Amino acid sequence: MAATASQLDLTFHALADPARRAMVERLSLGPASVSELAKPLAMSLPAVVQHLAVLQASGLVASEKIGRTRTCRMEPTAMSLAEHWINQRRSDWERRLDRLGEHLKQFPDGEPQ
Amino acid sequence: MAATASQLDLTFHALADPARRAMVERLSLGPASVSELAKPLAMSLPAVVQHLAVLQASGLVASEKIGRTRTCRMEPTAMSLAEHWINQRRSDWERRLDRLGEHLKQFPDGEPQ
DNA sequence: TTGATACTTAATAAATCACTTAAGTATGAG
DNA sequence: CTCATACTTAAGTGATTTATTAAGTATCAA
Repeated sequence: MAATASQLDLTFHALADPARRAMVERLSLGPASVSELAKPLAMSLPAVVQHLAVLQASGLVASEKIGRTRTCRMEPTAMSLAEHWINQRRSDWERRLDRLGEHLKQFPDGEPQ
Repeated sequence: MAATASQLDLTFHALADPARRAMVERLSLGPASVSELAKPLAMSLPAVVQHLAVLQASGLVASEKIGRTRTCRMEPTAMSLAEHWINQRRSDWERRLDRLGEHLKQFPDGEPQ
């Protein structure tokens, strides 16, 4: 439906799959080849490559091929964007609770009206 | 494929859609009815209800029906879980950069070997 | 040159997703 | 009782996703 999915769409979608999260967890510890990423996963190599494509499309991961080995690494900016969106929601949520608390302090015997 | 999707699967999947994020943004400011959530969205009410079901399945949102109105509210725990997962990745990432920095300080004229 | 390694591409197939329309039910107001 | 409101349920459709197998290419090692 969407002509172009937003960065947040792509990032949250990428993180919604356990295999892709496992890949991100591994890459957060340092770069790895495609086969290294594939080894702990119970799926074919082409499936892993497709997951990698999703991660790269989201900007979470970048890769570079040297010789016959493709080395993948985290690209932390995309994750920061998702983190920031969540933080904003938490900020809204907490600001509301603060206002609610202030309001209730004015009426210690229950809600007015 | 998965018999049961994990909490993180459900949460990140829920956040991967712009309509659902819009609903979460609205609910982070305070509770709202289904129609209030639907009003800014360019889709039918049943579509909104389906999105709401995804949000509830993930635990991000809860709702309660009083009279003919269903009131929805944020349930911040699920989002904290996602936030925590991201923070752990960032922590791994930064720990690795620190180690890398310490290592390089020992060899100011470039990588050994 | 021969063979193994490390991907890469393509062509499916099954399942899920994000909608839709066309109904329905329950509640509240007059 | 009647009507509008506020959902709710069901059924169906087209697009996307996630996997598969069967091929291919490029590099490196001997």
